[in-house]
Amino acid sequence: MNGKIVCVAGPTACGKTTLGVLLAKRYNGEVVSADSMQIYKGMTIGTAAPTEKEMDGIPHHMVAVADPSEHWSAARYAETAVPIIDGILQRGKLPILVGGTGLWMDAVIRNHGFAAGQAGGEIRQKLQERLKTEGIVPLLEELRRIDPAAAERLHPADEKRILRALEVYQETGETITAHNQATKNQPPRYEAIWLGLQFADRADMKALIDQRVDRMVSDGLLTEVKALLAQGLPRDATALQAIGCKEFLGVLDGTASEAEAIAEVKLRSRQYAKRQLTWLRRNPAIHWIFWEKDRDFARALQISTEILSMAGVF
RNA sequence: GGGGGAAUUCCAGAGCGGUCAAAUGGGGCAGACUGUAAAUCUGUUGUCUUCGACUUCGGUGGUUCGAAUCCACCUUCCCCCA
Repeated sequence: MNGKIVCVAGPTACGKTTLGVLLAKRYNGEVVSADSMQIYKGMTIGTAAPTEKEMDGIPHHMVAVADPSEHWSAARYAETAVPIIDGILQRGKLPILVGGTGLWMDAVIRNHGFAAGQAGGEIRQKLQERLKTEGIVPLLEELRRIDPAAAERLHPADEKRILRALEVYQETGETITAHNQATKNQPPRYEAIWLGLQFADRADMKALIDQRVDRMVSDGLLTEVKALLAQGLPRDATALQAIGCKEFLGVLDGTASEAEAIAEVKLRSRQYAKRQLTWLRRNPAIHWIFWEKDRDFARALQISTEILSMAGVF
């Protein structure tokens, strides 16, 4: 535990970016983004990444720093973000971790650490091959032999995690259950003060998401997606999985109309927001700030200030 | 004006006399989540306090031991011929 850090969490379109900047100004801070898609370059519109204007002079890290052809995992993110956060602390400033990707935030704060092995790795590819030819059953049986606890815990349909569990064992000789156990009680890396933004009424969140998607489109989402493709990105690039991107790919292919794509983006965004909420809700450390009809940032800043001063941040 | 078809639980859409509160998909809601996490996976979804009970399949009335399923009429929608 080597320093205080403020975390601003919440579902998409709830105003994390704005509050993050307000806090940074108020507390002499710098923003570190924890967003699995805003990290890529050339996706400003589709990911609603902070613009130059929105940043308002506040340094932002980990936004638009990666080439869209790269693949960034939670582990890689943490490896990169931690030194940056430490640097901010060393300069005597307040790091403000702002992001929509809960796992990435936790990876930084909780210091869990990930076991070796990764998507695209040799072992993983072999396992993927086996899944294709043998099906999941023998793989699950194999896992049951080496790590019965994991086999029990994982749903048979959860192929991704079954493969990963096998991978961790083959890669490290240690079961993923043992690894998780060992990392679970590790002390957190920072003393985090968690702020969560959320709408009191889901309907208001939906309305704002819809509005934001419409704005993305009028701001040129289609052009942005075209530009990404023009770079010769592989169709399975992680960056292209971004909501907004993948639906508009269909428009370019001619398999969907623009109206259909827009409706789809709105729907997927809404569902995404719900998953974010599910992830966040189990974090008891979060101080939730609820929006009524409109987002009242003056009030949110006021509440945040009270929470932070109680936590010893001045 | 004539002929034909359809109306099913939030939506789409199966069901075509009992095993139907009604397949399946979507959506909603809830959950999981330790190197793809804007990803992936799971549960649940008529009402009631459970076994169970009760009200549902456009409306009304019939046939039948028994109907979402058969009949009659009505209403609405769609298609074809005028």
